[in-house]
Amino acid sequence: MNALLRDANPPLTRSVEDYLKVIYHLSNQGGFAATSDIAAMLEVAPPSVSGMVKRLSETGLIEHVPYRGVQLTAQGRRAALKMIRRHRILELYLTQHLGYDWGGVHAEAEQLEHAVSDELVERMASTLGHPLYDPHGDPIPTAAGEIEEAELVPLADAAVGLKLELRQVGTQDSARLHYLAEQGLTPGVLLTVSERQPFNGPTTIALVPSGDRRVVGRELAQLLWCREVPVDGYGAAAR
Amino acid sequence: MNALLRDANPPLTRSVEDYLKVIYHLSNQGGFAATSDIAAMLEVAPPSVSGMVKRLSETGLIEHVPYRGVQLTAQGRRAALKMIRRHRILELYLTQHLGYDWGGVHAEAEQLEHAVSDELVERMASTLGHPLYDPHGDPIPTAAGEIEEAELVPLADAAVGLKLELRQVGTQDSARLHYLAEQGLTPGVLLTVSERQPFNGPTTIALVPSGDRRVVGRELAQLLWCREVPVDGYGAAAR
DNA sequence: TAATATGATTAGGCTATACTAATCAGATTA
DNA sequence: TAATCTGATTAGTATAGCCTAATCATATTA
Repeated sequence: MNALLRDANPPLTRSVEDYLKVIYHLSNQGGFAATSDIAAMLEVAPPSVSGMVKRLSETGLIEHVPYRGVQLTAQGRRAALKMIRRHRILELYLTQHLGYDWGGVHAEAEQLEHAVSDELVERMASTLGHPLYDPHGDPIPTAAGEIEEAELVPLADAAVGLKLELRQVGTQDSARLHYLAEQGLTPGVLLTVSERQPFNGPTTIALVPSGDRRVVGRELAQLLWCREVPVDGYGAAAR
Repeated sequence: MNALLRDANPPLTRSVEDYLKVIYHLSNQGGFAATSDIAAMLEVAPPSVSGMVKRLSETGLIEHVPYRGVQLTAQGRRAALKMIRRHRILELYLTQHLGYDWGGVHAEAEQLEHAVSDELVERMASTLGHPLYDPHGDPIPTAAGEIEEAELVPLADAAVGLKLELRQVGTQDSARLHYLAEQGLTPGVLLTVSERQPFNGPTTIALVPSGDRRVVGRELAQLLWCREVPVDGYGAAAR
């Protein structure tokens, strides 16, 4: 097979796609992703990252400042968001149509996202009614590569008395996810912070509208990302 | 990562799985699969096959007789049938639940079969009601690795007057599959051969029970594998 | 400012998969 | 039987990942 006859813009490999995704997550607020953090997230040795970083910057997917870290280029960001879209649509499809649960779906989607075609992703999206959020409440990027940038606070930092909507759960850990689901703490739930203990102590919340109480330790409270809900909206009577 | 801590029975790579599948298909009747045929099916150069053959026989998945060809061992056959099961369940799921058509589904399944977990395959199988045949009429191996060995004849060789059920269509070519679907020639259809021209000429068939005629050229007639249907069964009145 | 600690990179290898060019074995034909 | 043809194998390379050990750059601390 003549190299000149092959695709001029070859598909990214599995591994490249994984690197781009973690760089996206690590450099989210316009910062740099550090080599060692990338290595830790992917569970590879730091020199493997240096090697891949060289390849990725040669192909224009990332910008590398030695000893500083890396950032995605526009092209790299597009590729990363494409994978994130695939991942989140897969998670939702598997939970809604194939009986997967909240906790178990991540690993399966992680494998599949590298194998599904664009056509299949869009068929799943349309079967799902073009959803905006995945089962963890994370926003699903559009096919064009846009993503909702929500203003969220961790429950651990939210002011007492505010009406909040739980929007995202910042972990893929199956045990934590199961526990949260048992407690009724899933994306979409409305709540208020009724009390917080000092010295990084637990947060006590009241679910809305039921008024049920939950006490959430510091660690979990930092994983629960919430959006402030305007008070004159729904549910004001229930307080 | 210490090599001793890794999985003692690592998953087969994509490529190994593909080799096993084509060896299965090429050596179907207990024969040997030739190096050059494997190379042609996988679109790789013959030396690549020689190299892979060495690795596969070292790991006990195939038996190699130099300058003769290769055969699967029991272990290799199990691995091949596992991939075939995945492929066929995927094809059926994609056609029945995601709107894929007969012709377009093969390539997608080919990619996915390497990424899906056993759990996902079994969830799809159970959503489908544990089907026995894929959309082309090919039998789906069981999870335990058994496969129906049907006694089929190509339409091109079937005797005139016999009542037949079209069971399998021996191609993945999208144009041919679409044409056959238009002609109503899909697995499950009942028919009889009403006439055959000599010198490798076309076969004329009558569909049962409608009686509609179709004229099928030699090439297609060799792809249409049929099962003889006992005459005193269903549909006898319709003749 | 000098010494040290931390984190990043280079050097040098390993494996799986592919390739081309060269050689070898077996089958066919003269 | 000898010559030839076909198809299979070996030899030698390439690439994309990964690794460990050694070195280098930056930041921190004395």
